[in-house]
Amino acid sequence: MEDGDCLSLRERKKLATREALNVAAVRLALEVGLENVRVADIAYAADVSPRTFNNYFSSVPEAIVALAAERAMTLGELVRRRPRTEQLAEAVTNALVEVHASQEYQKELVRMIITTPLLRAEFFKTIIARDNALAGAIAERVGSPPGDLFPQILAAAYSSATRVVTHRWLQDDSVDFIAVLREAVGLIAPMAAARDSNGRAKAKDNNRAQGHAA
Amino acid sequence: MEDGDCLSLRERKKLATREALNVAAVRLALEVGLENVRVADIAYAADVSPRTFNNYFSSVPEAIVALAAERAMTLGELVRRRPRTEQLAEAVTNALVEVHASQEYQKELVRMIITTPLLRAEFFKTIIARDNALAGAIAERVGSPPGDLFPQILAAAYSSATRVVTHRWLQDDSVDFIAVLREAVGLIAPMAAARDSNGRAKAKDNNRAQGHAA
DNA sequence: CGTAAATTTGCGTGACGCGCAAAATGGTTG
DNA sequence: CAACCATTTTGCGCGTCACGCAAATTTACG
Repeated sequence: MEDGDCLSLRERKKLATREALNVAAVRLALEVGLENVRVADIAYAADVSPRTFNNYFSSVPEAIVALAAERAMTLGELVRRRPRTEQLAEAVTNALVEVHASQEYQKELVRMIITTPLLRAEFFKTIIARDNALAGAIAERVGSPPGDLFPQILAAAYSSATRVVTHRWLQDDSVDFIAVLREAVGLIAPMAAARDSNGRAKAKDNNRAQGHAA
Repeated sequence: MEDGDCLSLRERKKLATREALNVAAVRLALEVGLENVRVADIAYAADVSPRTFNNYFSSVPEAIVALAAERAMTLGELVRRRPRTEQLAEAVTNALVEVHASQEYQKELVRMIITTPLLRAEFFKTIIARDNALAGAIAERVGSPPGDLFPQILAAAYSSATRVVTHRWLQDDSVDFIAVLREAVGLIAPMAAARDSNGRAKAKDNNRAQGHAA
C-alpha cells in the first residue's frame, strides 16, 4: 500500500499531489457535502493551483472516487494469485474478501459514494473495469474458449453481489460485511460449480453454444 | 407506446416537448457526436427555448438516455405479469425477452450509449433502478422474507447478464440478441433453481441464513 | 370572457473543463 | 557547477453549462 517504492522524485511528487487532492476532496465532501465543494476549495486544501486540479481529475466526483477505483481494479490480479488447489468459487470468494477486508473503516466514504448520485455514477465506471478484470481472470482459470459468455456472466454476478452486500452493509450497522459477503457469494456457487476447472463438465451440454441464430 | 391516453392538453404538451427534446437529442448526437451537441442545438431542433431544455433535463446525456431509461424501468412490472405456472427463471427470461424484443432497430443508439462514457454513466443510473424493480418482483414471486439477499443477488445477476449480452451483440453484428440472451440467462438458471416457488427447497440448507456475524 | 394556475422564456450569475503558453521544478550531461 | 532538456505547475481566457428569478405566455375552469 506504499507509494514510495523506487520512483523518481518527480513521480513521487506527482503521486503525492494526486493523493493530496484525493484526500482533500474526500474530506471536504464528507464535511460539507459534495454539492458545496468547489474545485478551488480542494486545490486550496491541497496547496495547489485550481488549474492543477484539472491536470489530475476532470471533475470533483472523479477525484473523490479515485482511491476506491484503484483498489477495485486489483481484483483480477488477486484472483490470479489464488492457489490452483482452490475451486473457482472459492478463489473468487477469497479474492473478494481480500479486497474488502480493509474497507471497514471507510464506511462513511463508501456511504457517500453509494448515496450521492453523481458519485455513484462515477463509481460505476470503476465497476465495469473491475468486472472485466475479474472476467479475464476467470476465463484464464477455467480455460474458456474466446467468445465464451460464462466468464463475463459469472464475473458480473459476483461483482453485483458485492454491490448488493455493500448496500446492505451500509443500511444496517450490525452486519458483518465479510460474513454477509460470504453468504451472498454462496448463492452464486451453483453457477460457478457448473463449470469448474476441478470438477469440470458437471452440467448439461448447452455450455459451449454460441453464435448460432434462433 | 402511446402518450395520449386521456390526459389534459397541458400534460400532453408537456409529454410532447419532452419527447421532442429526447428525439432531437438522440438524433443530433447520432449525427454529429455527443461532444458536438450543444444544449442550444437541441432546443432549437425541438422548437423550444434553451432555458426550457433545463426544465426537463439537466444535461444532454440525461436527455438522450431518457427513453431507454423509461423502458428499462418496466421490467419489474413485466415479471409480475408472467403467469404463475412459469418457473422463476422462465418468467424472468421471458420478461427480459419482452423488454428487448423491440430494441433491435435502435442498435446505433444503444451502441452510442454503451461506448460513450458520459452516456454510459448516465445509463447506469437507470440500471440500478431496473435492478431494484426486478428484485422486488422476484422477492414477491418467491415470497422472500424481508432482508433476504437472494432476490437482489439474482436480479443483479440477470441484469448484468443482460449487460454482457448487449455488449457482445454490439461487437458482433451476426449475433441474434434474443438467442444469446437466452443462452446467457441459461447460465444463471442453476442459481434461480436453488430457490424456486414451484420446486422449492431443492438446495442445501444455508439459504435462509442472514444477519449472523462471523 | 376573466381569473387562477402552470409553463415557457430571457436574463444574470457562479462555476466548470480545457487549450495555450509562460514560469517553475526536476533530471541529465559535460 | 552550469547549461540544457523534459515535465509539471500556473495563470489566463474562452465557450459552455445549470439554475434561480421574474415577466410573459399558455391552459383550465367557472
